[in-house]
Amino acid sequence: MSEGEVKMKSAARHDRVRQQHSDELAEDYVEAIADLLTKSGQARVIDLQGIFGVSHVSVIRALKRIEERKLIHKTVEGSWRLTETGEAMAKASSERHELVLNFLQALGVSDLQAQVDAEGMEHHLSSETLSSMRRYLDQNQ
Amino acid sequence: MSEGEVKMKSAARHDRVRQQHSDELAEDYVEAIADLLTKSGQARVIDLQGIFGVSHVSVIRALKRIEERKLIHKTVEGSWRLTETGEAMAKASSERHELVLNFLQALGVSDLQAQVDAEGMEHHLSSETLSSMRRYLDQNQ
DNA sequence: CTGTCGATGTAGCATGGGCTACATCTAGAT
DNA sequence: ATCTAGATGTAGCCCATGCTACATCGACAG
Repeated sequence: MSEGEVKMKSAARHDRVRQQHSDELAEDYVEAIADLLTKSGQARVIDLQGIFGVSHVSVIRALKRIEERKLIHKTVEGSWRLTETGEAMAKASSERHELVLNFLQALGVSDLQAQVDAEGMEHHLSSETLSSMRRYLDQNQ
Repeated sequence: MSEGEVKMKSAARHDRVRQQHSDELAEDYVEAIADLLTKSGQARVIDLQGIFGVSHVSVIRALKRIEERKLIHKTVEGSWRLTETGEAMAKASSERHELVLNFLQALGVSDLQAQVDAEGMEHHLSSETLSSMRRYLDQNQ
């Protein structure tokens, strides 16, 4: 492998890392909205403000951007719902979150820290790594 | 645990996630600079441009911000060096990277994918989770 | 009916990180 | 001596994400 190829590969990897970052917020929001809808039947700006710990302005603008991506839409009553695409993303995110959380716990990480780390990691794992985690859990249960 | 406490904890978690993000770039740069210095004895803008796959302008501005944080400094010849703080960060980052990479490989992830995922994950792992990974490696070597 | 309060929305600003286009500077070739 | 190419730096733009301050709107108390 030439030096040039090493550099290209490296650049491509970092591109991917950056791309992942730009999706994290949307995933966090659809997950939170799905959660709120399950638990309380509504997902308002102020609920999300509480969850993410940012100003309501930041929530509103994030919601607008996510709405443009056809992941969510607003009801006439002012609550937010998921589109089918959004539902799919929320379901995938939540399954992935559960898997990572269970994996970390199985590895011996405390529940609280596993929760924190799962949230940090979950947007950065390939399907291959997720499969390996699943396999580990299967073999150790 | 009251609903209010749940919300506060959740907000605090997300704050932490955001804080981690703002440090990732600095860590990536000090790691890359340390790497370049070891391999070629110099770390110039153009070398970093090749590694990260961004324009030289983005590299220059990132370097300036990182310089303000006293992690790096520029030599008269135009190469970049690490300060002691920067060295420490690079060393810690690189050890953590190795650990995560080895862990993923031990888990059965392919070398290439393990490299990619290690880069994505490494900034989001607590010392507790890193310890668990180390323990797993010790028990399975 | 009106005042107040909670929720939402808008205006405008900062910072980080990306870019292109242009300017400079140095070293090597002619 | 000058021309060119590579490396670096500057000017100025874009977008995402954060914020405060102000405006609106609806519901409920008085």
